[in-house]
Amino acid sequence: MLQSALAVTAPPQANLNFSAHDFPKNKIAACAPPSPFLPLLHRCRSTSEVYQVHGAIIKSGEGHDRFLLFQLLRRCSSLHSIDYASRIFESVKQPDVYHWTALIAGIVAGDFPLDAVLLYSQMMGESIAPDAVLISYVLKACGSQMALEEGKQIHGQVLKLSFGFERAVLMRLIGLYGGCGEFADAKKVFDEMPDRDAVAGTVLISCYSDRGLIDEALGVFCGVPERDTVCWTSMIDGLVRNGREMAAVNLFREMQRENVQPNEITIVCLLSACARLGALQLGKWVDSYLGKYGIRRNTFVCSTLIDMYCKCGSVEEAMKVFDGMPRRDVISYNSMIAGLAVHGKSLEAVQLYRKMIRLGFKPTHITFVAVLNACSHGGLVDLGFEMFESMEKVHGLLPEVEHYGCMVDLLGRVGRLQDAFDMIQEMRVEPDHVIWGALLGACRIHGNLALAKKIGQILISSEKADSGTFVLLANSYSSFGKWEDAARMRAILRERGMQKEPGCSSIEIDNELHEFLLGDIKHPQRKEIYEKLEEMTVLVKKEGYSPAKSEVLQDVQDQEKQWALAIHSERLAICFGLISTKPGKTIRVMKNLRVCGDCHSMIKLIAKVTGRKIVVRDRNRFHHFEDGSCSCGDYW
DNA sequence: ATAGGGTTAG
Repeated sequence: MLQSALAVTAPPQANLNFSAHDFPKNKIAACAPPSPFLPLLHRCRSTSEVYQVHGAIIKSGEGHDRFLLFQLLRRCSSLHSIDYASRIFESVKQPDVYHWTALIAGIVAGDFPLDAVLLYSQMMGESIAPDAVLISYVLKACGSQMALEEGKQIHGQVLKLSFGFERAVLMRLIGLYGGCGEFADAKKVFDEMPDRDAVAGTVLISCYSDRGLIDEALGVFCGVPERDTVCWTSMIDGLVRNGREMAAVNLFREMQRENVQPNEITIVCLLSACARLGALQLGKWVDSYLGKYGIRRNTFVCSTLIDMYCKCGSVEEAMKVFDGMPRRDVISYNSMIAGLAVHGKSLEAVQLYRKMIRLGFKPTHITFVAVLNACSHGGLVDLGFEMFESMEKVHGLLPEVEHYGCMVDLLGRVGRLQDAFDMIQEMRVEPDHVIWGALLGACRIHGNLALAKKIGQILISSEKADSGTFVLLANSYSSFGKWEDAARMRAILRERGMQKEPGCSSIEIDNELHEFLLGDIKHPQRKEIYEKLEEMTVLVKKEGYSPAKSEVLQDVQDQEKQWALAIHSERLAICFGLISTKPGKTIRVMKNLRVCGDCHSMIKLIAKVTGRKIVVRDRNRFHHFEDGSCSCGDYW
């Protein structure tokens, strides 16, 4: 029984001006002219149009023409109208392998791809020989559903039927094995192919990248002799998705040197690398490069540009791109709303959301993550609840853990800790580290150690306690000055061979990204950087800054190390920015963790005494420092 | 006679 077999319903009528009378019935026997229905069928853009052409075909008396039925099947399948395709298939007397293939192609692209395997064996049962094209479709279904066992069986038949040299089949086998993580088999198929095919290589590269095996992906990439745009793009994408953004940018430069034209997708991947790096200059260069290389500014590219500009700290540039778009989709709105939210422009984010709804766009889950995020950064509790409740009631979207997370964050920040705690207890999804982390952060802001400890107990006694749990608790305990508890958590982490992510900040100077670790002394200009830091420390102390040692010292023994560790990476990056750019120029720094309170108050004063704007992206949001204050209003 | 490849932002 096919899962997809549903009752066939008549499609809605479209107004197409033709009837059976428009087409001559009498054929010239000697050489049959091509059917006039073919171009019509080709032009069909919806099932209802196919339905009308089908009707016309029947009226013209050609309703049993096997070739026309095949073409009808193909059209239905490509329009994802599986029910209608099934019905046409039923009307074919003794369908041949082409009819089966056309039907199965539709099934593979539908909601229940593995039905293709059932149909395939049904066909075999009727003693119809499969060909390589059909088998490649069935293998595609197995690959997309990770149906390794079924795939292996079909692989066996491939060998028996001598299709082991068919390119389409081999391609699908690589996708199947690679997608299932069976890389020995995937590589074997790839290596046995007659040439080092760029497409097969691309399949394998993306399978390796999906599983974080980036070096293996690079190995395959290097072994492909004639790499096309897609192959380069998949490698660049793999690097970006595996945290190797700089390598991705360098690979793009190499691609240019080899004169391989990038396409829109290449650019999307490259912009995504810029966004993650926070490399604004690089991102601007990519933007300016588009027109010259014939890259169309489609909604995909523009949405990525918006995302890139927002994540690189320039919400103004993002807005320019957004305003300049001839057409927008929900994703363009999502990117822009999320960008406004993360820059603390809560009301603007909500206004844009309302505009989007007014214009008739259907919001997605991502839209609500962005909007609720805006509410929580802005402390807009009532509005947040209104939005949260409208998700399900008005838009039919069930809240997910991220949405509850935003609500917990919102409630926690304004001090409604018990309400936030109750929300976690009552929600219908499993709490994750992010959501407990949000509440622990709120406990710190509002000085509620008791609740923090209670959460710690819940987390440790839960079966899913992992490295993330202990990192979270270590941070939480140190924020309360509970050094012994924090040390205990870090000891557990060490025992298990896990480490906290080290703090790291970066700044882009003259198109080059400079990275600084906590207390870093590796930079060639370290002397000037530390002198600048010394100078700043003196200046900000005059403005009333006093270092809050408790945030940084912790349990480090060695005196010198203690001194080095006291210097958070963002301070080094900012000081490097101060000595490397002209006075008055905005300084933009990216940090992988959240900025601490001590650095936050120091940076406010650095902005004041130097007269600079300083933009810091931390793990959660942006801080725009200017003249002694921060856009977050010290609420983050 | 007939069909068939890979990569995509939040």
